[in-house]
Amino acid sequence: MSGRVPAASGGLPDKRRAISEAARRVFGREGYARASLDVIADEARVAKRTIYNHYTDKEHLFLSVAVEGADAVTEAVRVLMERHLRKIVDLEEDLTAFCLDRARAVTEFPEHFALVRTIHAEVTRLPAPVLETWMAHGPPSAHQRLAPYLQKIADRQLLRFDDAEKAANRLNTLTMNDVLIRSFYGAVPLPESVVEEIITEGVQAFLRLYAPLPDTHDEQV
Amino acid sequence: MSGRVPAASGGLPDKRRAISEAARRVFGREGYARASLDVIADEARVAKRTIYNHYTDKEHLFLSVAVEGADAVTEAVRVLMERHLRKIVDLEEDLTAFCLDRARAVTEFPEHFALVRTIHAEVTRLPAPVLETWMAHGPPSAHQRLAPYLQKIADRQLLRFDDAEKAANRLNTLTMNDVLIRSFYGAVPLPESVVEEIITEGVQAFLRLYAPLPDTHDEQV
DNA sequence: GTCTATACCGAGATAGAC
DNA sequence: GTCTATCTCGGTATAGAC
Repeated sequence: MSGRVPAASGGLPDKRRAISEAARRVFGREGYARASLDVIADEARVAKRTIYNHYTDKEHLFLSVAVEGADAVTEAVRVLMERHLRKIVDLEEDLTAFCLDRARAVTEFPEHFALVRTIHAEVTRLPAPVLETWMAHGPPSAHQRLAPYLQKIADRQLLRFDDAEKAANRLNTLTMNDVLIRSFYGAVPLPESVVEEIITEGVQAFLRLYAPLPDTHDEQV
Repeated sequence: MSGRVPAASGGLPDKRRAISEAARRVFGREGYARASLDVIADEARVAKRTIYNHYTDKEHLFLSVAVEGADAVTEAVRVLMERHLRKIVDLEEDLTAFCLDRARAVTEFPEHFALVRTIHAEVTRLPAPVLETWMAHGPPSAHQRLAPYLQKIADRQLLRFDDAEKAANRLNTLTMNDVLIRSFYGAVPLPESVVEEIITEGVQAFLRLYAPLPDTHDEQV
């Protein structure tokens, strides 16, 4: 049983949000085992009792925060895809801008990626359904959502591939994943210039692999 | 300071090894904060006091085990590189075999990668010099050591690139890193068939990017 | 002198009672 | 919101045994 919302009438969801945000910060900063509910209550400016009022125990609190975080990042990525990949004017430029924004999130939202690292650390101890939920809501699903955009681009002959999902995974691999691994998922932030280099060169490699005309002027469409 | 070897008399420090191995298992299984010295002592079949005889405290024990593990994996990778990349007979075959062996290590040495995940979880809390030590001894250094092999292959006109280190990173990105990320660093092992698919296709992509003559009449920039 | 075994201390944690 | 019961952990101390 998950945390219950206190009351539909006058119950303030403010407290719940405060707890959720504080929990995300503390879990990300300290890791699961080290994080104490006292500190979370303190940072949320809430009595510890109130936490137990909304979440049954520490584990439920963590899992709830984890799924919320996954949803948030998935939504953020969706917005980025809409902004950069819906209308393509210059494929290389648009892909680069998209991947760059996506990669910059690693350094711009350190508390979120700290939570992601904490989740990774707990993956083997997570209940199976929760893990599946996280994988369905989190980064892996964000990866999948890229495929339709690439497919549309391919429909306009700007890219060529057999399998849109594999192409999407390739793009992620060549850009985002490289940033993630080299920065230890944001734990050791990379200089902006390095991120730019990784992304631009990654996109170039992606286009060499998947652009219909590898080299010269792309005058089609 | 670090743990000291008990006696120089020549007797094998079996106790120390037992502690080290048990610590690696427990730290990998439980994470740093959850791992208790009582359990480590128990699994090592050693009195808890003996641990403090070899290592000053929990933190030193963890760091020592981490560096040992990093060295072990670096050495294992070095052996793989010597086996597969010293003499090239068929570039695609040899690269594929190398990357496959490398990737299989993820599923074949689960306890080691569990420790790697624990290290990742602690990265932000690690003292800077220790982090640098781990990066110098661990996977990042293994990546770097790939570059000279690729350079030799390029010297024989089997590959073409400007920067051997970047090419090495590309190969890692297209193969190993993909496996690592999708398996959560081994926490959720991938089926062997999936690993094979990732590796073979990754190597193919690498060769499309860096082989002087792809397969057909194609001229590169 | 090292290892074993056990008991012990203080700090800090969860969870719940008041 | 405070207060407390109970637990676990890191680390130490104190025994004796090889």
